[in-house]
Parts: sequence; C-alpha cells; structure tokens
Amino acid sequence: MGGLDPNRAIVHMDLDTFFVSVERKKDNRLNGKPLIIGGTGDRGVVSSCSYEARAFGVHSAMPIRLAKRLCPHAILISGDFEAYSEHSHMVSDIVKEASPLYEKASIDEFYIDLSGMERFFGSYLWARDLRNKVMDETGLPISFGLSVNKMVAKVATGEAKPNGHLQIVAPQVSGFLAPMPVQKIPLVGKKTAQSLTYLGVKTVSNLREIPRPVLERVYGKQGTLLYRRARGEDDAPVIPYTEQKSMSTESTFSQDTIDIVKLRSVLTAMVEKLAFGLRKQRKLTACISVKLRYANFETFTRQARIPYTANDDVLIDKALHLFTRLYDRRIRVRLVGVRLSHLVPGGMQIDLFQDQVRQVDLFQALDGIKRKYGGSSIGKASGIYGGKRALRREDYTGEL
DNA sequence: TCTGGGGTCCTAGGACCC
DNA sequence: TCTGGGGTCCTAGGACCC
Repeated sequence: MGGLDPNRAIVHMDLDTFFVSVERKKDNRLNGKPLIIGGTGDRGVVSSCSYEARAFGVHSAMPIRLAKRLCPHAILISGDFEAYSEHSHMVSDIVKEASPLYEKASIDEFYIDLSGMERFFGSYLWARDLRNKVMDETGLPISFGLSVNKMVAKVATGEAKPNGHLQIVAPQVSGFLAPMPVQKIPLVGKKTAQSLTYLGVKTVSNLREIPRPVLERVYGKQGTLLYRRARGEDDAPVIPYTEQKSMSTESTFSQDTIDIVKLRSVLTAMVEKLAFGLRKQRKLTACISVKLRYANFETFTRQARIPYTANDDVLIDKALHLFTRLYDRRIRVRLVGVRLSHLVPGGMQIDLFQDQVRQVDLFQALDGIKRKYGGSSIGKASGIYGGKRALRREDYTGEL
C-alpha cells in the first residue's frame, strides 16, 4: 500500500469546453467569440463557457444573470444535449477502438489504462496519436494527462488545458503537486477547501504537513484520501463499466409556487417519465424518493422502500404520499424532484396478489406509443392540469 | 449574484436481529 | 434488572463531480 507504482500508466482525456466546441462545430461563426451555454430562463446557471467568456470572469455553475452582467456581449445558447450526447458517443467509439482498457468517466472524460503495454515513452506517443485521431475525426479539441494513476493524470490534464497534453512521470509527481492550491485535488470542493483554510492549508505542500491521524479525525475516509492524494497516491482502478444505481429528475420552477394541484401533477409527470425510462432499460426499482426545495432554498427529501416495480400507478401513489409528508409548510416551493434507486435488472414482475397481467399489456402498449411519438405524447389524466397538458415548457423541461 | 440537473459516495442515528 | 456488542438495513442530509 502507498507509494507510487512507476509501472502504472494511466491516461486521462478531457474534451475542452465540450459543449462550446460542439456548438462551434455546428456553426463556425461562433469561433473566437465569447459563448455561454446554460439553462434557459432567468434562474439558470452556466454549464459551459468559452475561454473568451472566461476572460471576463465567467465560469461554469455561475448564475446566468451574473454571467450576463460580467460579459454582456457574450452569445447565450440554451444547449443541445442531443448533439452533445451524439458527439460524446463518437469520441467514445474512437477511444474504445484504440484502448485496451478504458473508462468513460463523464460525458466528456475518459481514463485509459496502459500499464504493461510499453514503457512510458511508448505510452506518451500512443496517447498523442489517439488525441490526434479524436481531433481529426470529430473536429473537437481534446487534452490529456499521462501519469502513474487516475488522480495525477486528471490534475495533469487540467494543467495541459486548453488543447494540450502533459506527462508526469513518477519522480516528478511530488514536485508537480506541491505548489498547487488544494482545490486542484479532485475531492476538494468548496467546503473542504474552506475548512482546510482554517487549518492554515492553502497548497498541497501545506496539506502534507498535517498528520494523517488529524486528517482522519476531521474528515473520516475523506481524510485518508486527502493524506494520500497530497502525496500523489491513488490506486483507484480504471473501470470499464458500472451499473447505473439511480435515476432522477428534478425541476426548478421559473417562479416559486404554492399551487398544490400543479405540484402534484408535475410530480406525476416526473414519475411517469422515470418509470418509462426504467422499463425501457428493463429495470426495476425498490426505492423512491421525493425532493422539495422551498423558496428560501431549504431542501428536504423523503424516501420509502417498496417491492421491486416499474409500475406507474404504484410509483405515483408512493410519490404523492411522500410529497404529502414532505410539504408541511405554507411556503412557496422552488423545486420538486423524484429519484428512483436500488435499481436491478429485470423485466416487470407480475404480482400474483394483484391481477396485473392486463396492466403489463397496457404499459407495453403505452410505451410503444411513447417510443413512436416521443416521451411526452401520452400521460395519465392526473398529469393533465388546467385542461391543458400539465407541463408548459417554462414549468418543466423534460431534457436534462 | 439568490444559487441547474443528473449522478456517486459517505455519514450518522435508529431499528432490528442474534 | 439499570443495561452487551456486532452486523445490517433504512432514512435523511450533505459533499462532490461534470
């Protein structure tokens, strides 16, 4: 345990300002201009922005309102997630074809394990070839880091960006990390960085001075990781595939609401959408949870275990019940959401105690129509609100 | 500047069982 | 009678990542 294994060779590849690059590929008039991609409406945040916008202080997760103030001449785009997903697949296919062992870590990130393939020099050339191939075939800029493990490789990619590459061999790791602010270590977010500041820790080198037992007392398991990562140690494997453990959807209203009928109908539509996805993937869920955020941003959840199911009626019933338990104040609501977890593979089970055979047929018929005409073409009567389809676009967007 | 949406993992307390 | 100890599951909340 511990120490750096110089025989490991891990590549981390990350598409540069991925959404922005796809938009520019679609319309090259956007090249060289400040670009902000973010949620529609007034309450959105920045999900991607070009370097020209970053020059004005814009960064991802920043409220759109503020971004507009900082960079008024920026071009705002609401985002085309179908195109992003398509391009992500294109890149995946290229990485997959070339790599002995790879992991897709997010829509725009990959890890590749090259250990034992060749010595480091060969790995570096190999990674540069792959990078060029991705850029040639997709027209999207991509950067990579190569080092002895996932963590250092990822940090290296961050330093290589934009449009670059960087190799950190074992003897360089310690010196490479030492001067960096602790936030550069994946795991150190806003809260951890803040609390480390109280301990007088600003840089990785500062972090190395904190004894391991202290970090473990304060941060638990995270403390162990902090101690190790400060030293460039990480033995996390590259994992080709992991089962999805949950699926969820949530939506912030364009205006906070106390309209219970509307809230219930939004929740109903959300459950229908999730249950449809569940059946499409031939999965069942055994736990449902409902989330509610009040106007003052206080957020609560209620969850319940249920027998394995993918049945709309069962899930809607549960969701509305959980919502009733949750919504106990007379305060306006900002957001509601639903999450299904404890997912297992398996078609719909037929419960012998309730004669559901006909219902299974019904669901399959409805799903057929949904596949044909799109997910929002059909809903239960309870999903209808005010005589129209419950969900106007400004209330609730089905995509991402 | 009032703060998205879809995920993963961890923690802490209580129930329950042996 | 004045109180074990471990294991596991469940719930709720929170940090983090892209």
